[in-house]
Amino acid sequence: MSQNTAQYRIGEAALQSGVSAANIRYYEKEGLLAPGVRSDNSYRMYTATDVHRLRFVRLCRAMDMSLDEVRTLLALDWSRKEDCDAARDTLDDHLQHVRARLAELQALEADLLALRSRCDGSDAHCHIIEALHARADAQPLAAAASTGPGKRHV
Amino acid sequence: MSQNTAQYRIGEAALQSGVSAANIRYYEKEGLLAPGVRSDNSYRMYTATDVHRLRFVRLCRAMDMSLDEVRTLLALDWSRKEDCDAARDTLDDHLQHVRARLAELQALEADLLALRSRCDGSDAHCHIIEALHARADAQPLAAAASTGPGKRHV
DNA sequence: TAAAACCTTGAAGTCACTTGAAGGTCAAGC
DNA sequence: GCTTGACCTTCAAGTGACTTCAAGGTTTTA
Repeated sequence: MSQNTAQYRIGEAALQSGVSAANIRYYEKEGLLAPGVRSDNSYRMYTATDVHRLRFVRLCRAMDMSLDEVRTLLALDWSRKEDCDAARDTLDDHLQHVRARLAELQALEADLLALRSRCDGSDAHCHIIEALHARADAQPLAAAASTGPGKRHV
Repeated sequence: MSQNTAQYRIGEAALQSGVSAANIRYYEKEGLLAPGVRSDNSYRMYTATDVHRLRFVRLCRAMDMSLDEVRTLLALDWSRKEDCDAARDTLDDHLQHVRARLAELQALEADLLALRSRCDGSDAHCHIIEALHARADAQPLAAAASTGPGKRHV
């Protein structure tokens, strides 16, 4: 940041940060970005620091953190010991989360492959739908209920 | 299915299928399940076939298919060649989808691990937040914009 | 007989956005 | 000077796949 005057209009800030203009307004509404200064014509104006903050949010979102997690991270002061601990905890939680999802998707890929291999064209009649229906019946409910569809954020 | 009389109330169908009662009503509204018969007291009554259909939907959802994909699959007749082809295409699409997401999450896990390793307690002052901010600046925009957060269904 | 456990409906809430409508502002070209 | 088009503004509503709530009716159980 060579200077910290508000120099970008929202479109430019969007380009610089990779966050769409509408999304920037949304983040402002959600309190992830301070309302900030306006020019005479009431256009939002952004500093390099604002753009950095947007990039930070974008990075966290690319890591599939919720806006709440990002809010937590943004509120931290990295020179304070407690805040470092909090950051570490947030990251650990999130890593746990990503790994669980990774395991699910790996199992899923294997399932899809197995299903797909039943239709390699060697047979005149493929059995994918049949297999899918058979599997629906074979599906264990207790285990499935815990890992099944629901409020899953990743 | 020993008999096909509507014998389950919604709560029992929920237990048998692993789909919550509210969610069953939602699927009915969305046309994934026919409105079906009602008992005298206007309770919804379900057959074993209905429960099977619910389990099928649940399986597909556990595989992260959209309700639209599930609708497509449900409409297929697995004795018809064209429908088998359609099922195969749907599965292929979906596999592609899952693999892309898997690659993203693997990269993400590595990122998080690298970040996390900067705070193993050996240092009095951890650098996680610092590193996160540095990364926000280093982040390439062009590539990131395509894989970044957005309407992503898996 | 009364409480608890089920069922009904419709509407609203969730998350992280995106899209749309209706309009204000500004630089370039004719 | 006037129009065109690219920006910007606001507020509202739409998205997907649900969940939760409110306000009731029914059925089972103690």
